Formats: sequence, structure tokens, C-alpha cells
Amino acid sequence: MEEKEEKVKKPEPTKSELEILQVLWEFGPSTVRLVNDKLNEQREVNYTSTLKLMQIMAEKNLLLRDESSMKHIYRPAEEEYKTKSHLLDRFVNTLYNGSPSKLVMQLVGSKKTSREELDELRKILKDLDNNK
Amino acid sequence: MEEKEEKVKKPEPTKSELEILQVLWEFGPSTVRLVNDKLNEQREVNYTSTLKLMQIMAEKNLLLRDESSMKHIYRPAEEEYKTKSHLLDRFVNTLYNGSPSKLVMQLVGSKKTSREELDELRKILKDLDNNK
DNA sequence: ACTAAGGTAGGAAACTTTTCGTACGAATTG
DNA sequence: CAATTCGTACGAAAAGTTTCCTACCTTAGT
Repeated sequence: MEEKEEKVKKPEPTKSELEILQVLWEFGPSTVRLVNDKLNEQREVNYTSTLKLMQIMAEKNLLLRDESSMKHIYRPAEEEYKTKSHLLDRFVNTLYNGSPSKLVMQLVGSKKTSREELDELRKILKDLDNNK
Repeated sequence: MEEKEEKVKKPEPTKSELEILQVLWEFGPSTVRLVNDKLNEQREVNYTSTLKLMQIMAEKNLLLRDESSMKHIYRPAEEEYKTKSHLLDRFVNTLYNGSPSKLVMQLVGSKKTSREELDELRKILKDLDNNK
């Protein structure tokens, strides 16, 4: 009993790696070309830069790829939810001493949080109460 | 009308820089020695490493320092609240498409969030309703 | 006065992350 | 079938971040 699926530890994605993951989560398994095009809607990146990065991510097991066709198809190795949950966790730990409610207080107190968002928040918390 | 206080843009703190800021926020204006000691409670860092980093941070205007005495006293250039608020904002933008409520939903859905924290959250949202 | 202890400053080394040049193979097209 | 286009692979350069060595100054103790 040793190998099941992916035994290898996935490191945390870097900033640029996260950008790539976002694209893949949004558009599903994609070619480097597609990803690079999307990235270039935000900022200029050379195609080979994106290629290289995605190759590295594959090595690190952040991405999986299908090489059966010539244009390799990449996809995230881990679910969006799982990855983000992990990142959120670290964020709460480093900035809010591990206390999610402190974070939410800041959100609620922030001028940047819109009325609509606040309404949404109320709804969520109400549900929380009901399913107690 | 050109210079008022600090016109210079402060860059986002890096990971290590954030560690230092945390110490300064918690303990107030401090010497490098103090900061380094606190850091070493978590992990081993050489004194001059911390010194150098704090000097760089002062250059970048992340820290201000009082050089009047020989042991320089450093303090964050920006309030804890402001810096964290900014970081939280960027976090929400990059991971949750700018929607705080999505983030909170993840918090609420996470197994890692304790019962106590959930209670806290309810309280916060209730207040939100009252001060509507 | 000398030594030890504790400061600062600066530069270089070590790592990590990001970018891109170059080579080269496969497909497409004129 | 040549030329252009589009793909991968690889390596190294560039940039960013972190660590630490060395030099040197000041203060405290002996």
C-alpha cells in the first residue's frame, strides 16, 4: 500500500501560477494558447513564458496534462474549492491570527464592501442560523 | 503643492516583510533586536538578516525609523488596519472575483471553521442587521 | 586602556520566480 | 514540396527575495 493516486505533495502556487489556475478553473481544461490569450487580456506575456510556467506546474503536480494530441491539454490537479480553501486558511492564519470572524469584521467594516454584498452576507448568516 | 507627508507609493509587503510587520504591530515600535528575537521564536533567522530586511523596508517606506538614539527604533509606516484591509481586498479580488460574500460562504462551509467562530459570525451579522 | 558585546551599513551570495531566446518537429497552405 | 505557422522542449538570463559575511563604530565592563 503505497501509491494510490497522487501521493506527491503539491506546493502552494505562486502568484503567476495562480493566474494560470484561475483561467483553467474558469474555462476548463485548455491549451497553453488559450491560457496565454486570456492572460494577455490582462497583461502582456510572451507565449513561451506561459508555456514554460505551465510545464513547471505540471512537474510540480499543480497541473495534469493530456499529451495524446499534439496540442497538450492542461487541467488543474486539484479542485478549485480545495485549493482556494487552503489558501484562505493560510491567509486567515497569517493575517487574522486564525480567526475567520476577525476577517469578516474587517469586510463588514470596509467602505469597499458594497450594499449588495452586505445583503448577501446577511442572507448567508441567516441560512447558517436556520440549519443550525 | 507637492509634498505633504508620504507621497511615495508603498509596495505590497512580501512574505518575510509581513512577518516583521506583524511583530511591530503587536509590540509597537521596536528595535531590530526585539523583532529578531520574536521571529526566532518561530524559526531561525540571523540577526543581520532581519536588520537588512528592515533597512530595505525603511527604504521602501514600509517602515519609518527613529535614528536619534544609536539603537534605531522602527515602526510601520501604515496602520495595521489599512495594510490588512488592502491585502484582504487584493485577496478577495484575485480569488473570489471581488465578491466578499463568496469568501464568507467558503469560510462557513469549511470544516476547519470552529463552532465558536460560527457563533461569532452570527453575532456579527446580527449586528449588521440591527444597525441597518 | 583593552576587551567584549552589541549596534549599523553594505555587498555579495543563494534561492526562488519569471521571462524569453533558440532549436526543432508537425501541420497547414499555396 | 517549399514556406509559413503553430506547437513543444530546454536552457539561460533577468528579476525579485532572502540570507549572511565582513567591516567598522559605540558602549559597557574589567
